[in-house]
Amino acid sequence: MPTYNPKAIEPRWQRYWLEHKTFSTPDFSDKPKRYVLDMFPYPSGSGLHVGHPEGYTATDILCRFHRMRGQHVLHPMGWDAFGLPAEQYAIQTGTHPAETTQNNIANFRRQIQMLGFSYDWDREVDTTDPGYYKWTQWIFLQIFDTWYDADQKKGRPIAELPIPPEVRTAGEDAVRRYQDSKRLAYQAEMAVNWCPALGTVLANEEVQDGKSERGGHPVERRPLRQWLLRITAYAERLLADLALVDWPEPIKKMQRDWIGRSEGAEVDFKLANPPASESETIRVFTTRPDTLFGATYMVLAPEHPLVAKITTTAQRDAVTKYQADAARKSDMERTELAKKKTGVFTGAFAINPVNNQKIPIWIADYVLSTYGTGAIMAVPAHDERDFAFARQFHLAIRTVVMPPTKWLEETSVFAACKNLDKEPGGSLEGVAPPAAGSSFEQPQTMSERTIRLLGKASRVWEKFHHDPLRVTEFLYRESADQFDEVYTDDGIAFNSGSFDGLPTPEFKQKIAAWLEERGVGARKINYKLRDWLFSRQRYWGEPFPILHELDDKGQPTGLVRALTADELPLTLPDMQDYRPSGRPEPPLGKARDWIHVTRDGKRYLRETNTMPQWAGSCWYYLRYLDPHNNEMLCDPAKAKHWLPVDLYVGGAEHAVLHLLYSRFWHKVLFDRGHVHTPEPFYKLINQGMILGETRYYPSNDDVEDAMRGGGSKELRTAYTVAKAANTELFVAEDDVAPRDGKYFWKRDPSVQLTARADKMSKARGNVINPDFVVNGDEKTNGYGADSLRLFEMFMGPLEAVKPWSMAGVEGVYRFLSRVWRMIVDDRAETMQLAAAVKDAEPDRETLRLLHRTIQKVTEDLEAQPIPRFNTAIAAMMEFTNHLTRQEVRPRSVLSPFVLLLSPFAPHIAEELWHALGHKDTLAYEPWPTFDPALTKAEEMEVPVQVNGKLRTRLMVPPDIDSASLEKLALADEKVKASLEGKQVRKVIIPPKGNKLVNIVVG
RNA sequence: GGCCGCGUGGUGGAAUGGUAUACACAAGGGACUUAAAAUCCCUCGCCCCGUACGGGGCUUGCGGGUUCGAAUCCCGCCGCGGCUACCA
Repeated sequence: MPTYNPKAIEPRWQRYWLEHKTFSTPDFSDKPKRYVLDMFPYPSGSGLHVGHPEGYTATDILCRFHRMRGQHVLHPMGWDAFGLPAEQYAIQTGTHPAETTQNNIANFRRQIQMLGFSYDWDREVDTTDPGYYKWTQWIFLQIFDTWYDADQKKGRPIAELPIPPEVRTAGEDAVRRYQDSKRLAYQAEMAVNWCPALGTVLANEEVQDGKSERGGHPVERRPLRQWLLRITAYAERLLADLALVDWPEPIKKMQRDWIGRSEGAEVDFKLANPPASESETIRVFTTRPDTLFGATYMVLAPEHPLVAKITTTAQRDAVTKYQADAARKSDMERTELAKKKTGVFTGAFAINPVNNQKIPIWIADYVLSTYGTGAIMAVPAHDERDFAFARQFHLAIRTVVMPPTKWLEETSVFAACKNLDKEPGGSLEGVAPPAAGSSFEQPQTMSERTIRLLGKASRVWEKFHHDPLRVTEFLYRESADQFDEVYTDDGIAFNSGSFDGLPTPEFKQKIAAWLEERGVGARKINYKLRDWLFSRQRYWGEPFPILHELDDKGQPTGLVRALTADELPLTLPDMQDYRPSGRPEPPLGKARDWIHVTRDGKRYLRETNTMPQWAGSCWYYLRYLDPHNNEMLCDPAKAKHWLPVDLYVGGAEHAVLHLLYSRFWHKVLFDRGHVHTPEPFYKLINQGMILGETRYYPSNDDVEDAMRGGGSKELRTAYTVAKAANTELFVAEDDVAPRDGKYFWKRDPSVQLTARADKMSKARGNVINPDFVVNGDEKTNGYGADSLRLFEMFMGPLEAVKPWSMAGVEGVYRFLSRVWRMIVDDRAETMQLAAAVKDAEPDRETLRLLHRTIQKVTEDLEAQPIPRFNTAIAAMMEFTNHLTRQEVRPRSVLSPFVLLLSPFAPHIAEELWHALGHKDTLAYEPWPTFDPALTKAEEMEVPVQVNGKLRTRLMVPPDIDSASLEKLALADEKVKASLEGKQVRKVIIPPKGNKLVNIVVG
């Protein structure tokens, strides 16, 4: 009767844990603390998918392990529930997002609890709960109340901002405007993605290739008033403090690249003919001030404010048209699709400060208005982009950096020069197409320019003693514009006046000083990172706790007023019509009663933008520490106890945005004294993606053949069937015949197949639902939560991308069944132990295996940087394989084994723990320990190699000394045979543990 | 284009300088059974010699190198995946 039946066991223990609050965590304890955090999910309508429990299982195993090792473990879960998908789903179904969100949360909670995770459910948070977003708004107000003191490198209260005297004398409004301009949360006009067809503003991630992701409608860029957060003020600290955290190096690198720090200089170029009363200089940013002598033109971004002022009458029409075109293009069109550089001459000229040369000023959209100063000096000889532009518009190219020999030798010019001596006379004839069978070696492609250069080369050929390198060097100095390659790295300066001969790094130092002395430039650091666009023109998000002041006529004055803490939370108005307005203005504008406010006799309009989805997830790890506190976001004593997060596990898709935004908020809270650690997440692990089951696909050519009615008849039939069922055509594994390392279709062996595992997606029909794995459906039985958990961990290393396999789940299910039968009599009517379970002393081998298993599982769970769950499970399988073969299975080895299994498969472990006669839950039982002496076998196997090739294996006592081992090895018959007639030169026995013998013979 | 990662049996993977293929899946054979499922036992990288017992050789994408010894370290190439993309 009691066969292994997860359906009976699992819900019972889940109920037990909830009712007994087994995993409820006290706020404080004397035990060492450990805060283990999962990236909380967005509760979508489609429910959990098997990717979610991968990370959750890993953290759950570690939490259960650490609890048993006597640690004070915090392991909470919650919901990131504001955001676009809920709103769109609501619009489609006509159900209010608040309602669908709650339904989705209930479903997610049910599914997560069904998997037996040891979360402290008393600490559950929901970002859409006013009790939660009250504090999201409160943190926004802190950010709003903060300015960044660049000297102290710290965010400080706005009240401490020094006000310049001339501002103070201009009155209170001027002071307020000055303060507003310095806050970490500020307003600005920014281009947004406006989609007229959908009547809504789209986030950048909803725009693909200049079209809306949903529907493929065109998207325009329109300026709109936006809230921004001054994350750029923290760029340096966000970069530097990566040194404080233990994260995977690739994630750190992605953050570094995203921040994109570059050191360089700003340089001022005077206008050659400045229009009266206008600024006389154009400021550029460059990382290569050492190439100033090679600057042959300048480029302004089309949006640069000076463009209109400097453009000459003759060029005005062309420039205006170009600006209009550029404005219409999306970022994507400007970059990726633009294979050819575009631009227009303004008619104006600037003066290069280092040599007073007059150079033309162009506008081009390859220069971004949002980076640096929005203007560049172009050095076409040493920059790929400038080079392409100069070629396009026939602008001067002037070399000023001599590349190393190695580079010169790889140029096509050098390749051509080398041949000058091979043809008599070293003439241009050498570059004509070679005659058939000619031994003349010619580069495959030789541009007309190179051919022209060869004329010049042949004239100096004698002068440089037929040395192709010196000739190439000469040509590079004199006629760089004729080269096809661009050298952009460091080298030795030339054509640079008194700086000639300097290596690039030294030149950079000297020229910076030179520019500073003359007041025409200065060292400067720039970042790719832009300020964070923090507002969305949507309904389903946190409202901003901000009021816009109106004047007597009801017009906005441009001044804002923050709500006070006691006015929070500012709840979303309960609107029936939350659809986008059809104009760029946010839907909250339609809540007429809500937006009008009077305070102290003044009239105000509420801010109608809402916060982006990132806001709630930026600080949830703090709220878990004190989830019901209505007085503060988190009691500092609790924050002090728990922070920082000791382990944070989630997908790599959050490598940049979520993690960077959280770190930024945390640093502001740190500066303002609300948290005591500079970083929120001490250690981070990314779990790898889980793909759909491996499938076998016929080649596209074969399928196309079949579609046209040709090719394989079988394939044609299969194609018709797949098309009718509206699925992709693939072949099940049963139908695949492997041959010569390739796969063929059993039903038609002429059809070759390729194996492929794809991302799970509805469209491919390969999504695996945890409900199905655990509970099955009408046709199948389901394997239970323990099997799902175990398989997710057994598939491979946590961080690896790996394909799902239902057969693999079946495999671990069989393992758990075997564990069950190892302990429980599955043929008895009532729950009783198997007959082989006895209070006997274990034999030596069984005891050894138990201790080896304890050692292996413990060490695998402790492994750095990432625990090895898969090999820990394999060790437990080996233990089980051994013990199920034994006639006598001592209780004294079964109990510790059940404890080892419990973090991985907690339900079956609890049940077996009870069967073995223990009371209550095993969740806080001490973790088993191993005796190193007992892990060793009586004899060990030592491989013997001759010249690195395995010849035999010896059985020896584990404590044998090297000399005896060597003697034994040399005495072995097989070894003697392979040493026949050869001289033993050396015998190698590695010092650590006598693991092998290698006899070197000559 | 740039940067990063990966490449081991039919499949997922193990071994991170010391016995390559642990553990599992799939496949095949056998036992039990009226039968099936379940369970248990056996075989299972490739090639060669041998009737058999057994023996020998090769093998970690390809080519080279370092080392007594390389899946592991180094160089070059090929393939796959991810991120990123005019940031001056």
